[in-house]
Amino acid sequence: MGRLLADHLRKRADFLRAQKGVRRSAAGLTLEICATPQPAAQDGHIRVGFTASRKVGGAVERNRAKRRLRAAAQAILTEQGIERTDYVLVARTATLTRPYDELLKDLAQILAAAHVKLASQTAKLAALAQEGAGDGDDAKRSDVRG
RNA sequence: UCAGAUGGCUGGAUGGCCGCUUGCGAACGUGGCUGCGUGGGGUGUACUCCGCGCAAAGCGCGUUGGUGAGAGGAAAGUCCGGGCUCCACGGAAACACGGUGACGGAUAACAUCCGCCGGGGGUAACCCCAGGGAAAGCGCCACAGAAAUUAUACCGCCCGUCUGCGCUGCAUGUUGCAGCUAUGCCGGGGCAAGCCUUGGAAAGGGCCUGCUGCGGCGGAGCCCGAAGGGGCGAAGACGAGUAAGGUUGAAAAGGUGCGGUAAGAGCGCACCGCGGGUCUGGCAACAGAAUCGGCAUGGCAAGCCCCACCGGGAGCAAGACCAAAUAGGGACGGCACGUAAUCCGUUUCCGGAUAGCCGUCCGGGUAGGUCGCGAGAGGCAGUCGGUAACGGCUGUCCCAGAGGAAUGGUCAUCUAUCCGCCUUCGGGCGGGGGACAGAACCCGGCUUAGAGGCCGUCUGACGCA
RNA sequence: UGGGGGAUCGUCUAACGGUAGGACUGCAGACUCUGACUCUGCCUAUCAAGGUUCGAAUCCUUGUCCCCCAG
Repeated sequence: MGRLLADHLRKRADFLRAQKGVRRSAAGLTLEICATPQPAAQDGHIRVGFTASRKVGGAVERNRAKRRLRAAAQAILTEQGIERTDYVLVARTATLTRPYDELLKDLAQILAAAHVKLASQTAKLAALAQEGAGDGDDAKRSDVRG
């Protein structure tokens, strides 16, 4: 499996879409993923975004947190990511102080969990689409939130 | 040596692995622009539109590897001043609003900086000050206090005139009577101080003075005078003088002393303070000197205000260019209609406009993209002018340009330094480990945050020579 | 990033530069057999630091935090 090419997320709408997708968090960071929407999807590409709110600290702390997340994403996501997927890494207060190898472990662990959830969700959606308009209301109610 | 004052510089180092942005030149790819050739259309040259092919010279894009560069003194807060851009505007002035405020200079400009003056603090080095005007006007000065701004109403002091001489009760026409009390006299008591008595001390006794209160007499101004009357004292009323004093207050009308006066007063004098003009020094703010005035002007302008000076407004999300989808606009042509509907021209005739569909073209403009955007009030070195801020000249260098936002992630070693233990006081071992903080158009300042480290200069105290 | 506004008891709000007041809440007491209502009393605050002033919540400067607008 070759390395994937990572593009950066730049639009606020992309971040909001990922926020509504699958979310998993660990001590060092929070991960939000969703499928890349159609016009932007490209084979062999994933898209990655980084977020650090003002809870993390001032500008120095936030930039440093994003740099650590960016280094971790370069190490993990290009190897273990799934193409045509958006990833958003959210910094937490512990992102600054967590040892680097622990941070890598956190990311790999929640990445796997999020992938499982995302796969089941897309499978359900596909099944629903095949079932047709029979009782779509029920399915929507149980599933859309994830 | 200790304690301080002040100015400048710096803001961890090295290496391994993996990354980001960008400049330069190279290779490869692409074929967008350009170039060359060619076909067709508008319209024959020119010009222009659509298409095809070639090339690799230039511009551009992508990949690879090479090489160079890549956060700060505050990049921060956004408190001032400018550049730059757009908008408005004939010039200038005035008004309004906002800002600044000793003086001289520096500067593109400033609320900044330098020098100097004045005031305050400190033994000193040195530090701090929004530091114009309160005799242009308005306003405010709570409480307290006689009085808070025209100073004079009040208390008090002093002079004059007049009334008039304790209180209570009863009667009453003036007035009288009774009682009580103060001052006064006599007697004795208590307390305190002094003297004598004693060789000395204590106790006791005596004398005198003062205070206190008891009993009695006397009894309303007191003194002089035989009397009329005069003088003194105290009270009240009225009139005049006075601003010395009046418990307050943050602040009280020049201060202190002597003289002077009925009492007082800058009423007079000396010193200090204040003010006016003059002279001297200084560009000036201002300082000094003698002189005159006897003193007038309480504070607050970071209250309104007055004076002088400055300011057109908005801000790189400014602004410029390219420009999809969708919706809508305009022009032209065609179809439908041109019978009908609505509106306008008063009405008929007649003329014009609007409403439908299709095609072509045009412009505005959103998403998005590109530019603005890094050679500058630039850095460094030298030299000259200037007390300095700063300026002139010469040489040299090119020194960040991102856009969910690069300038790093991680590991190791060292090091300033901190903590603990040991110590032969030389040091050794173990652990922690860099303060504040991240460019967002640029520049000059200010303010705020902040561990340390280095280099000067100066002051005071102590010690030694 | 730029522009504008604000901060007063636990909460909502007043206060010409002169004792920070009111309402609700809380606590205690009274009333009641008990609770509610009512009455009485108490507690509690000027965002922070400087400056002007005799005196600052108010005026000025600096900082902190919050809100709104442009996008």
